[in-house]
Amino acid sequence: MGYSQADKVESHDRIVHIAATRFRENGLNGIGVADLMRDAGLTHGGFYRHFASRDELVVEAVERALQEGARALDAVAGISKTPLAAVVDAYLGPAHCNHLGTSCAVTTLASDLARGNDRARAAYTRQVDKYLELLTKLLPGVGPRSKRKRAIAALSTLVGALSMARAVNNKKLSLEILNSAADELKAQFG
Amino acid sequence: MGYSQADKVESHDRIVHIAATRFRENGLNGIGVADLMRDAGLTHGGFYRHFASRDELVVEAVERALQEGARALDAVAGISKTPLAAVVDAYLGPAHCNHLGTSCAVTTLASDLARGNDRARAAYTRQVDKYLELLTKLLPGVGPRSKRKRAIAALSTLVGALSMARAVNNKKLSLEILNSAADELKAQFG
DNA sequence: ATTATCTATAGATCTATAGATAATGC
DNA sequence: ATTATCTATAGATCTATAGATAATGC
Repeated sequence: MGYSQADKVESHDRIVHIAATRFRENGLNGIGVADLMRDAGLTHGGFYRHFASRDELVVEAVERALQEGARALDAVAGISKTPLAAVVDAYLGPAHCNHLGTSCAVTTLASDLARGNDRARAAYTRQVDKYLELLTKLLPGVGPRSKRKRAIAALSTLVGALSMARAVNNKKLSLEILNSAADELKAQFG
Repeated sequence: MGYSQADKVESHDRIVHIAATRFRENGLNGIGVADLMRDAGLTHGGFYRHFASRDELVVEAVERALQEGARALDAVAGISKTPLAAVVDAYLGPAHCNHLGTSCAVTTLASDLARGNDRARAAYTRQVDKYLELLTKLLPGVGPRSKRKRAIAALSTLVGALSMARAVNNKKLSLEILNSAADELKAQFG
């Protein structure tokens, strides 16, 4: 175990990555500093040499979580000949529904951020804007304003369907929500 | 201050009502037993004569919160000649967006319940089913299966738009999300 | 000499319980 | 006598800090 400044950068990065995962799994208040540090292979006492406070980590981890989700979705859109359908199927697929830790934070952290600190919410806002730009490009429509409206409605449908599919206590209904929302979106815009 | 059994029923009810409000405002883990009891005008020591554990209160309060939201939405649909538009406008109106404490728990508590206990999730599931029945009645469509799919997509749009509008840190974007989603839904089904 | 990390702990907060108090209800 | 509520506190957990330890880097 080393103690160099290079190691510190790596440790910092590892803490943020773990936090980005665990915050999505357990919620922003669902895991403490000590458990996060243990997951990162460190002890909790070292935490405050990396972050001024727990809230500072929240900001960095939310930014990281949002970036990871965006990169995944860009990749899905990039490799497909029918990018809109690919995005819809990926977003509403059972893998994305069940793997909270790597999932899109626009859905997974929405209600935590509605009650969260301003800097984390600002990162969320930037990410929503990016998704709307991506969807506006992909969607058919008669003009830019109509396309933007459709992009907002489509993103809302994705986020809402995933939220409910996860909260519902009935696997059949959960799948029905995911599949019905996906079918409707693809029928509207396919 | 009385100590009768009638008072106990009233106290129990008041605790559940306060919890249903505060859980929506602060999240299921965002307020403790002592603060809830203080809000109900009691001291925290008496809590465990009403509930076996904090989780028991969570179950009752989630049920209450879901019921309150459903009753409000039924009322909105009942008094309007264009019930679908009325439901959409109420759900995506700024009042509903800003008043977390009295808002629809299908959106407000979704991510808490995805990580929550089974009984609370079962109550959530029943409420989603009720909303889908209501929307299926209100929506146009060629057959029952098509109507059900549209109902799921429409409810998803409502839930997702409200989630994002609350999490976003930009009032203008927040209103744009609410209004665009409402316009699209009404255009599709008006 | 500096510093990344660790050990230990202070202080706050949270759930839950024990025992006292002050009403109700037979 | 029973019980709804209150006072007080135990025990767990969480954020944050103080000081020690063991590396790096000039």
